[in-house]
Amino acid sequence: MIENDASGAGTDPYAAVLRPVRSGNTFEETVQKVLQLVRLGLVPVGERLPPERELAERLQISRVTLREALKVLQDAGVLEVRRGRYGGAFVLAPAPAPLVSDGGEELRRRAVELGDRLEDTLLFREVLEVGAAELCAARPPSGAEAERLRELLAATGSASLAEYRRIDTRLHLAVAELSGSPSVATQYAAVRATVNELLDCIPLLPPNLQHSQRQHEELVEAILAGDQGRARAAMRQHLAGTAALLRGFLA
Amino acid sequence: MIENDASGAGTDPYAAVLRPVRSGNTFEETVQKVLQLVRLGLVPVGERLPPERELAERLQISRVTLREALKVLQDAGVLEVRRGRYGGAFVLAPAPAPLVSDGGEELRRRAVELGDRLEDTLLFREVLEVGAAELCAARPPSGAEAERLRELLAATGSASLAEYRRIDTRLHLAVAELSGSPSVATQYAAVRATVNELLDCIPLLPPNLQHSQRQHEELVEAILAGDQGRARAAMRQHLAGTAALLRGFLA
DNA sequence: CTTTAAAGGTATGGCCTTGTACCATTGGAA
DNA sequence: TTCCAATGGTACAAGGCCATACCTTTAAAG
Repeated sequence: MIENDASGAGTDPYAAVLRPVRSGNTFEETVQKVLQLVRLGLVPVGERLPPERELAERLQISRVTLREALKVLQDAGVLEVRRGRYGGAFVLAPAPAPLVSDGGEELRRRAVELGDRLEDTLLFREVLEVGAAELCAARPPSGAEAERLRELLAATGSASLAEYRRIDTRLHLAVAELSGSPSVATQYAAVRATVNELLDCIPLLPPNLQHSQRQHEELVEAILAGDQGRARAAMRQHLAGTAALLRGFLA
Repeated sequence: MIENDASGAGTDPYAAVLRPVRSGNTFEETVQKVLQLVRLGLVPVGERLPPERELAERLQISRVTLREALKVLQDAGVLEVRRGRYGGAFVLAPAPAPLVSDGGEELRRRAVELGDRLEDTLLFREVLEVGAAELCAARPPSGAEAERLRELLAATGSASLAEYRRIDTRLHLAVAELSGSPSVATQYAAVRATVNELLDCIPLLPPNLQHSQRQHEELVEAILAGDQGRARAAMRQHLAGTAALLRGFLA
């Protein structure tokens, strides 16, 4: 009979379950959700979010609460809200890109804010993405889905530096969605939003970008060919690059 | 430039992000959390949950709300609450085990309740566990952690039919925790609680159990040896068995 | 220029959740 | 026997969140 712990390395046996039921009040969680739409580039700069009524409905919250969240994002300079028909909440350009070399100052600040969750985030991301790539290759997409992957791949190849991160995110998110598990996609979206927040502090260099693009090609090719092992390997290698980049700036 | 969709297979580009912020009110989520403790066997039959004040604190909810959840579980015959010192909420024995062959009637009922989420659950579980096994092998546990794995392995080997599922769950949860990512562990706990609910409808046969035990040995051995590939393969094969069992009863 | 539809803005009443304080019960310790 | 500390049980007031209804603004369409 296994004792209910309290013995073994003093590990808390309930640690995985007994965490806060909610990570803040509804309002805070809503702010994060909307920020996800922006950070993932699902709503590009200059475009507008879905109407309040629709957003509230899909997030299953009241319009009042949603509006409080939008108000905060408006004050923070993330959104600009216009009234009247054809109005809405428009995504503003992010704060001036960090000067090409602030030595990773901003990055370090945000990483400290994340604290222990940084390593958790990187590991969780790896589990989700490598798993998604493999699942995706297990039932290779065809027809419209395959076409979508190819389109996104082409788009990352021809994207400007400014929009590269956005297109890259959409390619990865597409793979997560094609895994067939909505949970994988949702969790990935959340974790990727966090990663993007960190990546936005790092200058994007053309060499890295080209390297990244070759890995994308290998990944998509492996997935469409239904080669699980290659898909998994390609994704892991791709992620190792990003993780090394982040850890490098933080070291 | 990639269009904001509305074109490609009509896929909703926001699907991964725009899901309900909360999966019900605080009270309902709390019921699920407490049920997790029970279904995962973290609090065995006959034992008691942590005191209300502690539970409320760790779940970050008010004692009032927690008590409402406990009340429901008490009425449902899951818990028995006793007052006074040394009192508390004790876990009662589950409803009489499903008759050895109800032909999977109960299982089918619960599966229908899950609906589309069944496939999602199985896929998500695979991603989490295979990933956890691999991460675990990447930084093989040593000392107390390695000892804990060996203890749990031995325990599954000598467990009675009645307690097998509980010990098995703890072994898998230990691997998820040793992955180094709290998020992986938490998500796995939630998904495994759902899986256990389904598995509890299926009779546990000694042959399956022995087969399972051999896979556990292979898994732990691979992890402790730091062999990522073997750990991944062992876990995937192990899970395939469970998934096949479930799908078989549902077919 | 007027109309109109689609969007944001505002107000009210009710339920859910919380924080805090205190009461009641129980079994062991003194 | 008496006391005590741990645990569940209850009450109340404040704040959060929600559903609903209605008002205001805006720019395209006619």
